[in-house]
Amino acid sequence: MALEHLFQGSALNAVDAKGRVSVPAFLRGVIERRGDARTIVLAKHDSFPALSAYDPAYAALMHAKLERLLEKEETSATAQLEYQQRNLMAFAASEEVPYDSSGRIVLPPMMRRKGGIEELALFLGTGETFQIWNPSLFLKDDRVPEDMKDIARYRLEERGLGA
Amino acid sequence: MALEHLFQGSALNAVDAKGRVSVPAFLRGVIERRGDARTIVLAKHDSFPALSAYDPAYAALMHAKLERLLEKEETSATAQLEYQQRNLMAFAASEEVPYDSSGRIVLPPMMRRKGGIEELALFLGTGETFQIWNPSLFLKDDRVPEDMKDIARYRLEERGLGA
DNA sequence: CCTCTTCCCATGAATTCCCATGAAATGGCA
DNA sequence: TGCCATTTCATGGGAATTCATGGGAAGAGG
Repeated sequence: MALEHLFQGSALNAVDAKGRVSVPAFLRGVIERRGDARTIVLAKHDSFPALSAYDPAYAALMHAKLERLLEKEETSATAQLEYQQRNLMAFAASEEVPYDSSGRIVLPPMMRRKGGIEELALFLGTGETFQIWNPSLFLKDDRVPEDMKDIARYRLEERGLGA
Repeated sequence: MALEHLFQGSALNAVDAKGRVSVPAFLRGVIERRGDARTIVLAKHDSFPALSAYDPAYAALMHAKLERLLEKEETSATAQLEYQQRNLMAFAASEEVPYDSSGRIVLPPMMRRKGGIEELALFLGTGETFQIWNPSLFLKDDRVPEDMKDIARYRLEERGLGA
């Protein structure tokens, strides 16, 4: 898996009363260079109380990869089961949402709940995918390195929302 | 990892009111020989109060290396977490910035803060990557060899900014 | 007929692009 | 080997564009 275009950088955007959020332009750029969709796929993150997001082209790639693993004969029964579940999660438990001409998506209510997202959305590039966090949950999570929290704090300050 | 083109040399450039800095031409040359991007990736340096910079191709290489590591390792919970953390640091804590036709980048405010960079930026080639320092911090740092500081002093004098 | 959603327009701030300049470096040519 | 002509660089300033965000109108569904 060597994707040419990787998601990186961070941004903190507002979620308005209608549940709309701007997807940062630098992330949209990657999405549009990877494929030509103006769409993102949202899913609950495996291990964090946040959302995982990526472009449809990446979703297709992941699907193909899982398929290949399933077809391998050496794959053990338990591994098979795990792949099945992953596949189920990746597709059934995800939603594809388009962004409009100004780059905004409407956060589907279920995703908003699963990601614990309120009035602010913290976008974090992680290479192949990116994450969307409620900044408060991010700052609370023990597993998040302190240096990363600094970034979140910086983004909050930038908006005049003191740490 | 044997990159053909290495970053070397030093330069001291001004940061203007808009946060713009010229990336020295000799560094841009290396970037463009390594790939064809006109873009650099900035990150806080691991151990110094400075920025670390490189080209997107190098970033992709690093990413691929991490991926390979993960696939070898057991997918234990701790290994997974470590992977997540590294990915966050490597991508969310970095920013990719393009340089314009005159070779300038805009230092993102967050990076400027993290690198402690004010009105002057000291560029130092270090082979696979290069560093960007606030020259005063560079001269203050105990870990920097005296010979290196001489280079910084020379660059400052060159500009009539006596040490 | 009412509600929820999608589309469209408005706006201020931030960012990018373009042009201009002088200094320095390079190259050519005598 | 010395001098002049070009080109490349770093840098400034202003104009034009993009971005994030708010609000309202139009449309779909119950």
